This record gives sequence, structure tokens and C-alpha cells, in this order.
Amino acid sequence: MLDIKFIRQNLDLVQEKIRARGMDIDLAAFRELDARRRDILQEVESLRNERNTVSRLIGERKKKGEGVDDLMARMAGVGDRIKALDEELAACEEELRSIVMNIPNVPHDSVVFGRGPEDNPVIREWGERPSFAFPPQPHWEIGERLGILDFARAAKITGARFTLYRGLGAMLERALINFMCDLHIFEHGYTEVLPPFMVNRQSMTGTGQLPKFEEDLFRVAGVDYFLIPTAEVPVTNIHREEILEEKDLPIKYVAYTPCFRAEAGSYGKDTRGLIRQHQFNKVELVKFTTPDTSYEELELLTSDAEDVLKKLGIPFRTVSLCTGDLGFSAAKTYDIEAWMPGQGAYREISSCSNFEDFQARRAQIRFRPAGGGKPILVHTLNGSGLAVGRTVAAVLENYQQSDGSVIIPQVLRKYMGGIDRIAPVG
RNA sequence: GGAGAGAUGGCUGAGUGGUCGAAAGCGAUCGCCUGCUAAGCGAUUGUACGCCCUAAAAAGGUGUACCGCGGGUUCAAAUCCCGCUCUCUCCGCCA
Repeated sequence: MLDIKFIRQNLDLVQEKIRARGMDIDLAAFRELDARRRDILQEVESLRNERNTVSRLIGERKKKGEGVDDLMARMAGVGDRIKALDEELAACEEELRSIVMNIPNVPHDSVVFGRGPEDNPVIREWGERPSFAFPPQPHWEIGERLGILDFARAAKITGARFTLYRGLGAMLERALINFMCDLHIFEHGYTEVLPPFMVNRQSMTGTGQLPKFEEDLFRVAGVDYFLIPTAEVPVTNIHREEILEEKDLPIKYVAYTPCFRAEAGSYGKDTRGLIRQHQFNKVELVKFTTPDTSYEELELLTSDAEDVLKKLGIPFRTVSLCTGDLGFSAAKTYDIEAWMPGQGAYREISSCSNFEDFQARRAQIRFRPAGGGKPILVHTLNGSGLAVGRTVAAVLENYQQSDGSVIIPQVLRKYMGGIDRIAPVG
């Protein structure tokens, strides 16, 4: 969420930035509620002041054995008035809060204006797209033919948008998870964490999934817990309501977790293959930084994620999301898109964002400056490093051979007992 | 699942209705002392939201709230009552 004071002082700017995102929120209601809140606050606080003063006086008089009837009479009804005003204030603040919680982050100045994905500028491209002497197959066909991806049985076990990995397919997924984690831990200096896969409502609110996006989440029956849609949620909330030390920043975490998404409203999109699943594995990078280093750290984080594709030898391009495509909480986002020859398209495989203090304010994550002084909100960043299922898809499509087999990229072989190829059975 | 104990500031820990935002200690910061370090002495040391001051901010002044969370009783609640959450101990069950 944005700073209420910032909204109050920059009402027009905020209004304009919301429009650039293609949203329309009327801030007139904000202005009105904000003013009313301060009026009520002043009234109730002066009443409280009176009550505190008189109560103290009653205490003193009683100690001396003097009468207090006149003071008691004066206080009659004051309590009720305070209570009534408190209720009014609470209602007012609740309304104000729901407006502010639904205001998206302000895009960074470097983010270009645009309506949707087609307006995202390409920042860089890497790798040479492989050429094939045969029509390259999409990964779902490769996977089913090799007997390593079984969508039909997953549908029987659970339903649509689930996958059963089998044999070397399961091993490939697991190898990728280990390869990615090791790379980020040993070469990029991240600390590994393994968080809970369910979180409470407060955590979901802290990172911005709630209150606005509840329909995208799986909720656990019986308790108010949610399955995590990304490790960003539990990992960012590690430091919720904490004051960190500046010397400890930046803090860099890497976490492998499964992710669970309801994918409401995506019917008919990406119905085949590993691209859009209700459950998928992801290795996530999360950083906590000072405000003046967060954009450098975003570049580094993005390059850490790109490094995975470079080491796997998979061509990709990196785009910067335009205002119309930017997520609710992000100030700036780079999407890394892997080349998928079987689909003849680049597909998102990682999304790296700087949230500035938007999540930190909701989650109250601060740091104490090195020289002392008041705590300052940290900047939070995260990015996929990478989405594992989509990486399996990219490996299958980029490394497919004319005989129907798939070569295992060199860097993964030590994670697969030396196996260098997935060959068709028989 | 059953029984019991607990939750107070950066940390330890006192406080069972009235000048308690909260003793004491530790830690931290500043100053003094000291050849250096240590020790010693003195001072300062929570967060949020209003208002005043300010061009604005910081600083300062002032008010209010916060002693796990939410309600209640009372002129007055860290303190009494109710509900909830979490932690610990014991018992049961269990991967």
C-alpha cells in the first residue's frame, strides 16, 4: 500500500498513475474520508484528554478523603460519547483502509506507458534459437510420447491443470530444482529457506494477494489458511513486523516451493502442457534492501535468474512490463521469456519485480539506519529463479532430436546420475 | 484431543485498579575521565497517529493510543471479567 500522507499530498499524481495502469479509482472518496477521519480524531482525543485529567483528579481527591461527586457528575456520559466517536472513527478508518489497500503501486519513472503485453519493450535477447530439420513438437507431445508427462492420469487423480511426472520426467524436474537452488546458493550468494506451503490471512495481506485477489487462491477448509501461490508470500513475511539492521542488508533468500493457483478466469488459455497449472514447482528469489540500492538489486536479481537459462543453454529475451501490464504491487517488473520452439513463441518463465516499500508498508518490514535514527521501510524484491515446470517445457522443446529423444543439458547430468538423454521407450 | 503454566520496551525482568509509557539490569548512543584498551562517572535511549511550529521537511512543543489480539466492567485497566491466538510442560494419538 502507498503512504497515506503521500496520497494526500500527491492526489493528482496518484490518480494519473492509476489511470496509466488502465484502472480507474476515484480518489474523491479518499479525500473526504481522510478529512473526516482527522476531524473525528481531534474530537475524540480531546474528550479522552478531559477524561484522563478528571480521572487523575478523582484519584488524588480520594487519596485525601475528599468528595468526588461533582467530578463524577461531570464525567457522566463522557465514556459513552467517546465510545460512539470511536465506533464512527473505526468505520471511517475501515473504509479508508479498503480504498488505500486497493490502490496499486506507483510505477517507477523508467516504466513505459502501454496498454498490455504487446507494448512491453524488449530489453535484451540471449542465445541462438535452435534450428530443426523437422517440425519441432510442443513439450506436451514430446512428454506424452516419451512417457514422462501424463496429463490424462493427473486429470483422473485430481482434475484439469495437474501433471503426473513419471520416470526421467520426474527426475528432470527434481534435477532442475536442485540445479537452480545450488546455483543461487553457491554462486549468487542466496540463503536457502524452506517455508510453510500454507500461510495465514495476514501474510497474504502483507504481500498484496489479499484483499484484492482472494479468488485466485486456494483456501484450506476449516482454518483461515491459504495454499501459497508463490514462495514470495511466506519468504517476504519472514521479516513481517520486524526492524532489521542496515548492516544486514541486503538479505537474499532462495526458496524452492510448490505453488498453487486457482487460475480463475483463465479458462481456455494454455489448456495443454505445463504452462498453466494449478500446482507447479518454483524456485524463488527474494531480497530485502535499502531504498537507495533496490534498483541495482533488481538488475542483479534479474541477471541471477537469467543465468539459469544461460547455463541451460536456452534462448530467452527479457522484457520490461509497461504500465498496463504491471502487477498490482510492483513498481517495476522484468519478465524473462524462454524460447519455446514447439510453440514458436517466447513464454514467460520468470518475473522479477521491485515492490519498493509497497509490501514493506503493509507488512511493516523496516530497518534501523546504520547511524541510528528512526526505522525506515525496506524495499522488497522477488523473482522466479525459475518456474520449474516451464523450464522442463523449455528443455524438452529446445533439446528435442529428430529421433524423438531429448538431450539432457550438460549442467543437469550430475543431478541425474549421469544420464544424458531421454529416449523413447522401445 | 485432555490437563496445566505463561505472553510486558532491542533483550532479561518487576509491576494485581489511580502522576505507569511502565522499576531494575543488560545492550546501544553521546559526553567526561584515562597514554591505549578495559573499568569508572554522567546523560540519553520504543512505535504510530493528530495538532502547533515550518515555504516544506527535520528538529522542537503538545495531545492521543499501544504492556499477545479482540471485547467487557469502571470516573479510571498492564492490573479485574469474557473470548481468541501463540509459546512451554505433562498425558493421549500420529508421519
